[in-house]
Amino acid sequence: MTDATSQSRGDQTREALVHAALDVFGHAGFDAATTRAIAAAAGVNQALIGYHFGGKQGLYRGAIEHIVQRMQERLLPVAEQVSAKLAAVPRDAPGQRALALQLLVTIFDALHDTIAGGFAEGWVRLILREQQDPTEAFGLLYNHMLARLLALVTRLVAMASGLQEDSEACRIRALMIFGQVMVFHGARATTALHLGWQGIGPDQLAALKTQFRHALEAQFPEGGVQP
Amino acid sequence: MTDATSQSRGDQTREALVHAALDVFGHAGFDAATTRAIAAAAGVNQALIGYHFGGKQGLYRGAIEHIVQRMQERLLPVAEQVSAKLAAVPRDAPGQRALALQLLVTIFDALHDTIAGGFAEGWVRLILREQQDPTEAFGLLYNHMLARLLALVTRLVAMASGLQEDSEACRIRALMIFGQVMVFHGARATTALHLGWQGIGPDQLAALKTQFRHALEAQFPEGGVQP
DNA sequence: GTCTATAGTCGGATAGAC
DNA sequence: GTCTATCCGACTATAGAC
Repeated sequence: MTDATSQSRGDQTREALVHAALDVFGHAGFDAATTRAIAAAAGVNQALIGYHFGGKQGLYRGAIEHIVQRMQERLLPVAEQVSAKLAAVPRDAPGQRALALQLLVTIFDALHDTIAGGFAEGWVRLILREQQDPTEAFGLLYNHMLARLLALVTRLVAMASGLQEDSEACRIRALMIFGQVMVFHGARATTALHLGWQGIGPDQLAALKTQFRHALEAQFPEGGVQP
Repeated sequence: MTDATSQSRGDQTREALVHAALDVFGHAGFDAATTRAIAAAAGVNQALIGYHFGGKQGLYRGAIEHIVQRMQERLLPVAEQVSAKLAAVPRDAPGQRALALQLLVTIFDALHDTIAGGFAEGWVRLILREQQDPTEAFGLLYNHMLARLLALVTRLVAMASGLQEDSEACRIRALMIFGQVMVFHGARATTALHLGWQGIGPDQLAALKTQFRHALEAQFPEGGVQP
């Protein structure tokens, strides 16, 4: 009963609440979500939110922390693997551009999989909401995930394009690449209607990855880009 | 008092409510927004929302209709101008690709200006929310604005890339281009932090347009793209 | 058309028994 | 740790005077 895999009753309650919270907060937003609905979805008593998380706000923070943890588990290993390959290649070596493009594809394929891969789609909704009106929880998201990914992508864009890594142009191009991936999750309804998709399953994901790779490779031609 | 430019007291009230609603709904979302806050922002009595719009839901619909109207005023003339130029050029004429790229830049510059140009930024927030959880108001938005723009952009992408206009690949590429523009407005907080911007003013807009043009031109190389 | 006042509802938090 | 019961505040909608 006290080994690492088993959970006390309280742990089970906390976990059920966090999962339900991701779903309900993601669909309804912070204010529209009700603690009653979350408790019902989790199958626990409403008063337990106060006991375990201090209140609605605390539960929200718990949900964001859960997202950050799960994203880190999936994306940080990829990011570190990419960083390692980068470190192994000397500056100005031939084939820099091809390597950078390949590593960018690696990162964004992982991002695609993380977002679309079977997890509560509430994640994307929550993150999008934080983008519009950041709460204190956004700091967690940005510092632990987004800033790291963006720094890595910006560095790869610099390698692929010949732009200065710390230039505004290079940073803008890095964000544009994120936009090419995230648009399908952020503009969910428009994507569904324009492509006639019901959702993003394995086939759809494969099509997005293919087109992304083509667009990416074309975007940074051999000779470097204009500043 | 009854000529076209002057407004009755009731018209003034409706207009003030719609403007305030765009702001408040955009910032807080439908549920979190309160009719009290909207009425206060509009400087009118809360009970007048019921009188003029039937209730909170009716006011929301009025706000969406206002967005559609204003976007149409700004974007439809550009879209028609682009369509006219397209109609004037014979199929398979030389220089198709260059023309398509130029027209794409025209459209997206107009989109950038419309979004960033001095209007209530509540627009983008409202549209993003509708993307995640479409209400009946999304039909208005999609049919009157998004579908038209997407159809035009998809056609131009086909011209620039050599892809079949009705192919899935072509439609995906069209959405990706939207993503390259919209990411700066949708991922507002991340944009601000990664670029060190406080907001998107004229200088920032110019930088975005420049980088977008470069990325767009590179994305569709002379020889056509892979399917 | 506009106002005040309020009815009716619902949500977050919490006290207190178990 | 969990449950029931409840308090209190805030919200939308509306009745009715002007």
